[in-house]
Amino acid sequence: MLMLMSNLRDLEIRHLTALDAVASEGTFARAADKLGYTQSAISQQIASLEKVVDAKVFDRPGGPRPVTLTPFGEQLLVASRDMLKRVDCMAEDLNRFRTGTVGRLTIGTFQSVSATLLPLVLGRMRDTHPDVEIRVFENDLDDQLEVAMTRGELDMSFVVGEMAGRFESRHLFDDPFVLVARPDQFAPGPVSLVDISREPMIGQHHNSCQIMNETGLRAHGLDPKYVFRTNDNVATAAMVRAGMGVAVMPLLCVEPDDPRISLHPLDPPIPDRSIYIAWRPGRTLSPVAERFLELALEISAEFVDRTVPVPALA
Amino acid sequence: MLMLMSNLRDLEIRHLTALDAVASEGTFARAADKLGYTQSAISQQIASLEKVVDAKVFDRPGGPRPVTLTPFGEQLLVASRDMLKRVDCMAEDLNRFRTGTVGRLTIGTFQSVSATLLPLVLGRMRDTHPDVEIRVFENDLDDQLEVAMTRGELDMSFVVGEMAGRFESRHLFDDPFVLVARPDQFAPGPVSLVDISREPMIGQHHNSCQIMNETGLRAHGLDPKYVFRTNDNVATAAMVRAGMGVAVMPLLCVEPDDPRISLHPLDPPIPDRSIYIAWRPGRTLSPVAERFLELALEISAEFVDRTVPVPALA
DNA sequence: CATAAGCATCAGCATAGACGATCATCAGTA
DNA sequence: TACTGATGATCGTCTATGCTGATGCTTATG
Repeated sequence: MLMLMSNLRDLEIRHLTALDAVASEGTFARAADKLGYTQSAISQQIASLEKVVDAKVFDRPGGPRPVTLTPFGEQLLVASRDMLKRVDCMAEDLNRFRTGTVGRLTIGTFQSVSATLLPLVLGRMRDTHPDVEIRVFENDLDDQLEVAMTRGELDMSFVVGEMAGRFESRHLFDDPFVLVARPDQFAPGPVSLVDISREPMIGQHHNSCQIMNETGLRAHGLDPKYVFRTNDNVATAAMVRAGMGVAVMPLLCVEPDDPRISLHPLDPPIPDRSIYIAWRPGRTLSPVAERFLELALEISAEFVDRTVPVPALA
Repeated sequence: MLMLMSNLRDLEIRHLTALDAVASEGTFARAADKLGYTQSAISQQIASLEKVVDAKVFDRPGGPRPVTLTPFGEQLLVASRDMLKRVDCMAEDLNRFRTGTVGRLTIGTFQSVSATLLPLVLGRMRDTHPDVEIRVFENDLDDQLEVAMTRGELDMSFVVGEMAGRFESRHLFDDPFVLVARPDQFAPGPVSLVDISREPMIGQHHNSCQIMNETGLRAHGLDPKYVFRTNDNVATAAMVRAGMGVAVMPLLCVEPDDPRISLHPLDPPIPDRSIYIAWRPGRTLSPVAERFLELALEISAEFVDRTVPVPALA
């Protein structure tokens, strides 16, 4: 009984196809024609099938009469046709997956990307791949994204910085730090870091962005005074408008068209925040992920063109 | 797209088994061990699989690190495991069919067998093969049974006579014709055909049994007078009891223990009615049919032992 | 830097499987 | 009765497939 089960593992799709063809066509020769074999080959295939299942499948009446299925053969035939249908069905499913028509994708992201680039990419994905299920995990403590990726919980993630070695990544765009101030506070154009460090400042809590930021200022020997910290970009802008201080923020995090604040390049500039998209090294991406990557690159390009020439920065 | 589907027809169970094993074991070598192949063989099998599906299935990180499935590979794996499960399931189903545990059987029969032998066989079948679905087609116009068999509507059928050539058959038992009369009508023991033909007779309508019967009598130059015809055996017996006449009937058609009638052998006897079970020639029987045949033979033997020594015939 | 664990590849060999030709069977037909 | 034609089985041949065993390449680890 167990032996018979493992015997069936020796079965090949080819056998089932032959069985189906012979049953449909009524004779070995016509089945052979249909499948592009010779009669001899079909005869051998059926013989081999009968050996695998250890039972006669066709009654051969001899003479010019066509073969007929034995009762066992009939059972086998219905099972075989079912199997063949499933194989085709599986082929279709795999094809839909291969072409990216269907699939699942889990993307890691953080606030400023979630608010700017990501919606554009997701929108474009939804247009062209409506049946793909995309899940987004936002986490602003950015080593969390790396951990999740390493655990295989994320297919890809937006990250800040190059992830040297530990991940494979593609550069998307650079996000410059700008000074956010009240419109009348400084003359349009660059503001020196020295002038900035004299103002009370609004910062973020300890995250990678804030670290870059403070590190950049301290690299010039300056010691900024933070009077308030929030990770909420809208709150930060509101604080600035209320005159509580100025803020150094990534350009992406600022509402660009708000007339109640003005944006200034830093003089000298501190290093841009580089935005990458990353994934586990050496892993082939799913077709959907490939598509997502393409779109992210494409839209990032458009995106940079659109956001960089902000009036205040010209 | 269509090309890919037909490509998948080249897939073999072996490939799926290998995929499953490698995915479970994590390395090609362990999978090879598990399946009794060499590492080289598994490597080639997976390569062949990747060629058939036209996609990379595993990421090979190189070095001593184990391989991991690509997203496509994961898809393929779940589909494959499903397929393997279905193959095993199919093997089980076929096995149940092969052993006669399950199956369907359609049997042709006619009145006297339906009333006597058949219930015993069906009862025994139900005891040992409770999950077999048996359907019975009774038809007393017996060429109808042959027609139905030829059309494949019946797996086997009880028949009268040997069916020379047109069917394959096994002899079950012989059913002698007996005279049915009132208890006081004749002395116990054989009654001569001449005496019988002087009595008014109750016969059947034109069917094979009646034909044998009349032919047997006429073969001795006698010309029976039928005063009433019915195919209902109970009605026939009632007519005899009512004194309307005598009847010549197959022993099987008579209620054996009815004290209100008496049974007499014929002198000389007319040829017994031979009961066979028949099926289409050259067709292998289903396991269930084989079993039914066995039982019918077995029970026929017991059956003859029990019915032949009827008191009146001793 | 050496080692070990991983997979790929190559050569060699056995065999499964396809082909082409031929044989055996048997219904239908002359 | 013999012939014909359709059918599947079988046999010899050859190719392609698939497995083994040995070797080579890659990379983490000590």
